[in-house]
Amino acid sequence: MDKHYDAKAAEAKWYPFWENNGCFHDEPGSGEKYSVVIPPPNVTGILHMGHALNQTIQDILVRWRRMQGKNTLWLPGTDHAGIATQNVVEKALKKEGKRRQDLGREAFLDRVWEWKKQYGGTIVHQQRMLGNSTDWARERFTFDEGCSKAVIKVFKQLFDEGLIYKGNYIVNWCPRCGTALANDEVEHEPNHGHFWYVRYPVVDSDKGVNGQPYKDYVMVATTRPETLPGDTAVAVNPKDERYAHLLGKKVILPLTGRQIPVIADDYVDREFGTGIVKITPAHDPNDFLVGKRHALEEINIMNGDGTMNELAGQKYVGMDRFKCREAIVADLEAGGYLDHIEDLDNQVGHCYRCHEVVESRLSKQWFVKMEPLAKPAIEAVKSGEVKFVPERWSKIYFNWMENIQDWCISRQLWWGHRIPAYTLREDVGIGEAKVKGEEELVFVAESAEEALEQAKAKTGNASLTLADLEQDPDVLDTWFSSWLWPFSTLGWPEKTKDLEYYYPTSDLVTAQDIIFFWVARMMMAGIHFMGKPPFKNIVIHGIVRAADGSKMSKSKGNSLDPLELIDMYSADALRFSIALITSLDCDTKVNKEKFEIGRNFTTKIWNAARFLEMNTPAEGFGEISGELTADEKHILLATDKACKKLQSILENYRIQDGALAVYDFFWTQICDWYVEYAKDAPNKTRAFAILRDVFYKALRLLHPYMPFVTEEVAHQLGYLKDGQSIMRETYPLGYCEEEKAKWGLTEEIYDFVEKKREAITALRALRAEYKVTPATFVNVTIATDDVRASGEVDSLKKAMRAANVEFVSSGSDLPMPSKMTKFGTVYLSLEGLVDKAAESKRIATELQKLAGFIKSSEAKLANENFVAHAPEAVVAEARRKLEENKEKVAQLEKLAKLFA
RNA sequence: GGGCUAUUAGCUCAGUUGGUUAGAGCGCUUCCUUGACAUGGAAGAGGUCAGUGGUUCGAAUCCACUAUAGCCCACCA
Repeated sequence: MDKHYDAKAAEAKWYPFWENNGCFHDEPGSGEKYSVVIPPPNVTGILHMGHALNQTIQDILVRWRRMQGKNTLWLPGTDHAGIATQNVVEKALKKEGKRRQDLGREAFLDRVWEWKKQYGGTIVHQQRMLGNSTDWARERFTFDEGCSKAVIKVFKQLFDEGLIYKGNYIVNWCPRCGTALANDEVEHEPNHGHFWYVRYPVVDSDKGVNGQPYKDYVMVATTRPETLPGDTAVAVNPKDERYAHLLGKKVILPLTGRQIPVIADDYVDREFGTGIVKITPAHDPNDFLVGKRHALEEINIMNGDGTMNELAGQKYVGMDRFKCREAIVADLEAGGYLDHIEDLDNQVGHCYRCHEVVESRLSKQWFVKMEPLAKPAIEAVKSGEVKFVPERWSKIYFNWMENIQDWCISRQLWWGHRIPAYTLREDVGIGEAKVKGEEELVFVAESAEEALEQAKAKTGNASLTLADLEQDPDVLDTWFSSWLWPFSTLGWPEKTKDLEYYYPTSDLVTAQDIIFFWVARMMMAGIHFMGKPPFKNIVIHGIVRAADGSKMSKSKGNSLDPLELIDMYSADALRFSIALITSLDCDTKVNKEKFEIGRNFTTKIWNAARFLEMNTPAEGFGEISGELTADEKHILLATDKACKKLQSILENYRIQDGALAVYDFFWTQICDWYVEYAKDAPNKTRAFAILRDVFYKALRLLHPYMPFVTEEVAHQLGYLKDGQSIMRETYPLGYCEEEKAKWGLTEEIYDFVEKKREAITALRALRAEYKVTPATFVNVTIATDDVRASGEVDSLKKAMRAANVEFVSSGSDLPMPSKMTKFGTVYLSLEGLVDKAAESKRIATELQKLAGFIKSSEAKLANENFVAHAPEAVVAEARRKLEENKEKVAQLEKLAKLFA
């Protein structure tokens, strides 16, 4: 083996090997299955730390289950990401000086597909760098043919069930993207704004003054004066006596001269502002609802691009909304309507994609009725059929689901699944065929032909042709395809073998930030269309944050690039480190240095492997035979324990604990203790034969965390032949009862060796305390009655660097520095010089500390309740401890005299 | 305003149903390179577990309140 591990070479070698040899692939079988669908990253995306965490967790689970022998499928794919992708292509077009409108819909979509072909594979390649064992043969795209078919079918079914409707609604509108946004696509951010106090004259023709039909004003405060031309009322709280006299009167809308009513509505907060609100139904969601209640006119004064239209008044037409705000404020001031301006901190919504300030806008949109879908999805979690890991996320889920609102699914984009709804062209003239009470004839169908048949039937006009139909120009929200991901990717609506075998999937692993966007909606879709929730467990992990706890973002320059970390430290290092430092329960703060843990561990594994190789005879090892030493038994037991521990840890998704356990097992148990023992073992060949066995178990335990180095080492050490892969080896379960009996592996032996190590550590500490150089061989005496101790003289001498190790009975009391251990009291014979004063002082401190312990244990044991209620073992332990401490005190006091 | 979570060593975090003198990694201190590995080894210092009160024989752990921080949802015109 080379002196240094070449991670890059191993990664370049093994990933293609796995992929080309079908190591990631799975087909429906007859046994137990484990299936996971990846949260599809945006096709425009590049790999970030969030993906690295998310996918490392999944790959650990997937590789582990696969090694358990389950039929394991991890299905990869990407999301077409409507707005994001369209934006990217539009940006590219802009460089050519073109807009998408210049190309037209068809040509623009061709451009997007072209872009996807060229650049859409980026993240998919990057995922390979991580070592993801996804079944690439099954890679899917939310906008591929199969997924699109599923989307259309779902739309039609929901429409037929009355769960999809079209409505004139106030929606969040991004003027830059030119599309509606769902509520959760709007990010509210604090804003330092202003509160403009505006006087609206009260119409009071009887009492007019100076020839004007009014004599006083009402004071209205607004943060968005540009919407003023769209006002159709002012409202006060019905219980507000201050303004009771105004009810039923009208006020004059400044700058327009329009008269609008004063109405009463509970929505108005008496305490806020002036207690009088201008109502602009077309430009504010609350005002919209007020308008509905009072049958107010809805005046839309803004264009889709955020400029004002003619309804805003001639003067403002074509003006940008913020320019218009300034203009209107100036005009109000000039007209004497502006009373004063106050600073106001409020929240303003921004587009989650482009960060533009979002407008509320009245428009025709498609909606899904969510409540009927949510109910069974709530039940599935309440009943325990689907579990959140950690469990607490179910509370968040319930909170959202129980207050669910209808989902606006139409987007005014071109890139996405076009809404399968058709209307008759205006010039066709529905004429007498127009069905009573319907504003608009809409035909929802899986194809234009089907829609045509519907149109013919409904209108009775058999001569209609496809040319008479117009498809809704809007596309569907990207999540409308993502929510079908767990079954659309398995072939739905066809009844495929894959669907039957792999659905429902086993685990879904995702970050907390898309529980609503995605997880909850998948639950609803899975139950509604498949009759079963789409997964058994929802594993939620935190978000990767920068070292200071802030969110990573490119603009802040505080983000880490996983690819850079892979380049610097290796993929295994990235994976292991992130697994080790991430707890499922909270967000993870990372900095570059943390990834050294994984890099160092990789080096340690490599070097240990090299050492094993050096000590492997050319002819190999035979059977492990003869009476094993205590240390040999110990490592076998430690291995057994590690295997069992990993098993239960991974069953419970405790990825971090698993990393810690395997790290400790490998580093502490194997390298620090057992390898040190093996170097000087009485039967070196056997000691290394055991190491060889243990080492391979360790490699397999590690494999899900560090796939590359474990594969490389397994081959280097000859555990596997060419063409084989550790991926397909079994995950070790530990040693069977037969082996344990054969080798004499008992808990007593394990504990005995643990105690022996305690004695060794104690002696080393004594050496350090008394500044005994490593080159000095010391004389050690151990006071113990353990009959097994004498068998350990040689190993103790080596570990303690002792010229002699003697045993005396446990009652003995020697005038030498000592430490108490469970093995016995360890005495170090001091032949060299010792700083008596310093030693005396140290002893005094130690005595003080012990006195405290003794006091508290005596108090505890004197407590009748403790003795009566605590388990026997606990009481016995307390007694033992007390005795031990008392003994220590006696020792120290003796020693103190020695140094006095 | 509604909900959720956190607060343990200088830093980042473990601590599984309450039970020995609360742990790990990094950092720090001392010592150690012909040794598989200095990306290493040995030893060590460092914590009244945010605060107050309660339950209990016993609390980092359970309960209540307070403080601080963070997240999510809804929002003030």
